[in-house]
Amino acid sequence: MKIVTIRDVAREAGVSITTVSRVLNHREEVDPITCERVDAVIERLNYVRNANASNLKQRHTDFVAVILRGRRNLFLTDLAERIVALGRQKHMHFLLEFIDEQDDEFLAARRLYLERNLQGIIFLGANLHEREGDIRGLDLPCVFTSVDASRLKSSKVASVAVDNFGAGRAAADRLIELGHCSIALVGYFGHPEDSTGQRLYGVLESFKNHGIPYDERLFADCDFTLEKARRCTAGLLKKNLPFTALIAMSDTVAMGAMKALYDLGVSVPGQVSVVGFDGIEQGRYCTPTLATMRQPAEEIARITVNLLLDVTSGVAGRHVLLKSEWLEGGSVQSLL
Amino acid sequence: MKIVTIRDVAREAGVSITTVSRVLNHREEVDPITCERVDAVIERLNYVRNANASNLKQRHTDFVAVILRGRRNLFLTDLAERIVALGRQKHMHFLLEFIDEQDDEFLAARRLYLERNLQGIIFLGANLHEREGDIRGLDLPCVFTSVDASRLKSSKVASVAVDNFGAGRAAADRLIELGHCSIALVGYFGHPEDSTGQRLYGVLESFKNHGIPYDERLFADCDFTLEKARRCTAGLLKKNLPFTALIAMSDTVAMGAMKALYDLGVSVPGQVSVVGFDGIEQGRYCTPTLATMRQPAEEIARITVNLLLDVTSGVAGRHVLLKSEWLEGGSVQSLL
DNA sequence: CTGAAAGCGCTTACAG
DNA sequence: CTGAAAGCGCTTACAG
Repeated sequence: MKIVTIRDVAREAGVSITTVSRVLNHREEVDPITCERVDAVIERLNYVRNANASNLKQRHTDFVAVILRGRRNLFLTDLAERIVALGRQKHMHFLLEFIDEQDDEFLAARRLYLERNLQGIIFLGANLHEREGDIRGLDLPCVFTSVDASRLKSSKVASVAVDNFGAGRAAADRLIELGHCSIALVGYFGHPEDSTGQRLYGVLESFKNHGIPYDERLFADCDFTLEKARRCTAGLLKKNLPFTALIAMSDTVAMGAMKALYDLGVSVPGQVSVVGFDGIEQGRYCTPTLATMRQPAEEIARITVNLLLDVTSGVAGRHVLLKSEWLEGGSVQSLL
Repeated sequence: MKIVTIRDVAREAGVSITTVSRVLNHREEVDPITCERVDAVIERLNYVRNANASNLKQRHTDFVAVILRGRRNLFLTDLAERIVALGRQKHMHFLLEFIDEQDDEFLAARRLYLERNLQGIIFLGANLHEREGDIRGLDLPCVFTSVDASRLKSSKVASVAVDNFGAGRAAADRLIELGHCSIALVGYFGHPEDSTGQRLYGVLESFKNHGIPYDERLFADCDFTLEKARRCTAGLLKKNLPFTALIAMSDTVAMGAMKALYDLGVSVPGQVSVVGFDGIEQGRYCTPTLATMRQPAEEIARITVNLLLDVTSGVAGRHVLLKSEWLEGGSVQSLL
């Protein structure tokens, strides 16, 4: 496969490589006629610009890193795919980086920045607790997706997330409204500024508002994987404490929990109602279908790309908070 | 964030940038003492090599593109994550590219190669039918994962896959052994050289061996998504043809099919037994658990990385065929 | 074992 | 509106 360079294009078009470069970058100074001629040659020679070379010059880079926390988080991977698809339409190139739950996203960010000279970074599912310094140190357009980063107050930082606190409260409100007052919780007990932490605190807020005491023994702490959720829930069930509903901090956790309930012969929703968070497609394929607080994935992806474009072009970062919505499912039953 | 370059390292270490470059690339000619000194400076200055610059020189590139067909294929995305994790240990960098079912992977491959000057390409779930020319045209180390590419006979092409034909036959054999003789098929009817096509032809081979006629009306053609599988299966059920078992061409398809069965009040496995392919984790969380032909994902990922390393270093590409294994599940019942 | 120099394919002041 | 030249941060013959 012969490699066509900008030099070949310039020669064929009878212009300098500077002019070709200008055409490639859609600079306005170029004479439309020259521009057309160059474009024709590019087309004819099947020229593709070498991104390594063009990214070498500091200013411009079309690489955007997407750092995704949690390999098996279906909601986040779905979001990542949507972002990549939308961003490509805007001529962004993505570097997808999966990191483990216990890994440090800012270390990964710093490394990627130095290695690739990034245009910006999209963090999916990042934990912000005590990381202000690290984020400021990056000094790069950053969009935090699925967690509210408004506390950060850096003009290069934007974020979009659902109101996780409100979502947690709404989920609990709903169950209580249906007559449940003994509710188990399964998931990671994060910091109040992290997304899952916010969900949990929202749930507790609802408990308080309704005068329902929070029983620590009904809390099962686990990672966001099917396997861990199943095991933790099984452990919880073996304590033989009575409860009529279970709130899982994500749909994946809910699916793991439902499996544990099923295995131990507890019927859903007959004996225990189950609610998740996220609204992943798989939840609609559970038996029974999983009730959940749905996040508007499509909208989140679209806003993420727009925010990155904004911040990159110098607009001060905004922090968008969306609403999640209750999605009915067969996994919940009214006690009234 | 100040950027440290190879020049800074050279100055600090009192050597030339050539020597630093040699240390970075683990060339053997370097005096161990010099090497140590340089390494110490690299460490101290927190130097990270700029990949754009090092990839600019033709010979060497650490970029490997992973082209994944089918955004929502959980088996392939799981495989991709494993490959990325394993490859990173071998100092590979990955460019993950998702393409849609109808997109052309070789067009994407060509573009990526020209843009990034790749070390090689890993194709996940590629279709090979009538693509020999395109593949030869790439002239780049290629590993086809999850499809057997032994027909291609290019020394730069390797592949690893399960014996899909054998897997299809084994799945059907098993159901027939359990007394099923009226079996519906759900999935895409691909070319005999594609992985899913091979599964299907394996199933038909088993039918033939057992003297069971293939009833076209029991075949539902669909994409590999939950939603399509659900709809197709629902359509099939509405034809009111009797069958006691259903073979889905992937676990995802099987899960969609189980949903359709559930929605229409057909009990699994009471009235219909269901079998999938792949062995994704989610299958273990279905109700009932999904019986399937499991592919050894861990092994496939490991071999993929090794094959790429081999082909890159000039070893002629091998074509590895692994066995899949029957994974018991509650979705299957014996009629005997 | 080490270094000076050319060059990878682009972009970007600068000059015209 | 256009081009010659410098330079991005590295690698790689080549010479010693």
